Amino acid sequence: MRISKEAAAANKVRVLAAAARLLREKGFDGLGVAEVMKEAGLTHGGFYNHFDSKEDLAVEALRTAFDTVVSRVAKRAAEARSRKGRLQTFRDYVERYLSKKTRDAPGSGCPMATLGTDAARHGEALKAEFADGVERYLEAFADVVPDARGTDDTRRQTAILVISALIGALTLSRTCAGVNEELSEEILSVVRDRLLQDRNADDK
Amino acid sequence: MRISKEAAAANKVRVLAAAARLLREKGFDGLGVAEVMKEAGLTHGGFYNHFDSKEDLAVEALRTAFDTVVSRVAKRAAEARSRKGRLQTFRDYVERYLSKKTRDAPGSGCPMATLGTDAARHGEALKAEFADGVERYLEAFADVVPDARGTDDTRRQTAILVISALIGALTLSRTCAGVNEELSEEILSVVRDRLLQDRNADDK
DNA sequence: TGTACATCAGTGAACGCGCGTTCACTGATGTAC
DNA sequence: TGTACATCAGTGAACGCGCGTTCACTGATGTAC
Repeated sequence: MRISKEAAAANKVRVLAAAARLLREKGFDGLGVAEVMKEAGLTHGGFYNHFDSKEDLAVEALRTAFDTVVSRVAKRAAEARSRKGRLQTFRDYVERYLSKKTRDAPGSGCPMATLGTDAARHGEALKAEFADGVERYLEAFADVVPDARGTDDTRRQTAILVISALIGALTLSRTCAGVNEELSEEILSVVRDRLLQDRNADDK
Repeated sequence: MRISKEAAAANKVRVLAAAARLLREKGFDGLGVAEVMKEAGLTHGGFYNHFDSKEDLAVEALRTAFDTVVSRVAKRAAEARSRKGRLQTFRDYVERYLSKKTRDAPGSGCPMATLGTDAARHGEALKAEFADGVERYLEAFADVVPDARGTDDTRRQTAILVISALIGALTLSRTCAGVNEELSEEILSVVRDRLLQDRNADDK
């Protein structure tokens, strides 16, 4: 039974949403074509009507994941400029990024923290999409970083440093979660406090 | 043909060395039992004489990898106390960790930067081994961190922050390597400079 | 110190499962007249 | 505005490859006497 163009496009959107989540939760190798299709309410046979291969799916899903997250950061940046001010926006962002809630929901979180090591090992296409996402993320995040007196250059540098620390801390915290809960939470709270404390000092 | 106990033990050591490298290069799912055995000069059939399962191999290989790296850090800590002094040791360490050479040799580098997201997704046994490795690494690294006036507590905190930034930066740099070389090197050099600059300030 | 036998590390073939991919088929959609 | 036909998204079964695991077998090692 043929489906209308609109319905087919909507199906693809659902498939990509499911893939973006499952990719982050399970990694590239843990991602299953059949599982993704099932999550989207379809059978696996039709997969190749939408994608050339599993790798193609992963590339598009990665882009989808970055889209979501980068637009989230951009919204924060808008807050920073208007209502809240940079420092408060930054505090909120870091606290949210390094919360237990975020730690326990990798499927909807930062793809750099869930797929970084994966992407480094896979094909050029995936790496290129990832690098593009990193650049987009950096550009958006530089507008959130509280470095008011700095140039654009130093803001970008600060963004790079902070993002590195955020990703590293979240990754470590996740690996320890469940087996060494104390260490897992220590990592979150220490990096959170240090990042905010240092930035405070910078701004005063 | 039966083999002497010593020869068998030596074989296991070779298998683990190969596995520790391949695990870091290819991840848990990319690691192949047959490949590991072949690298160690054996056929795959004998694998189960040494290990209960592939997961068992991964756990032991992860421990091996952490052993190597933690003892490398401990050697640095000894340097810090005697010859070189903390700050210089720390500088050397960070510069080495965030070098292109390290970036391009994941097989012999820090398992936290190569397997963090992998470990978060796999079984309890692997996560437990990983958490144990993180704790050991932290304890060793706290003795390298240049925080002379601090208490043991603040040294540990600094160690956590710095390690998070190192892991995050190396991971991002690796994913961009090859497809966006400029960004890849920018991440390395920015985090390197910022970490060293901040520590300088702390110590002066 | 010898000898006989059990043990077990290593070999290579085979098994079996999961999963990405392919394929024949269906029937509603979209299009040409 | 209808009608006839081609298109193609979706279905479900099947294929085929890779890889973890198992197994029968070998023959040197280690042990019991």
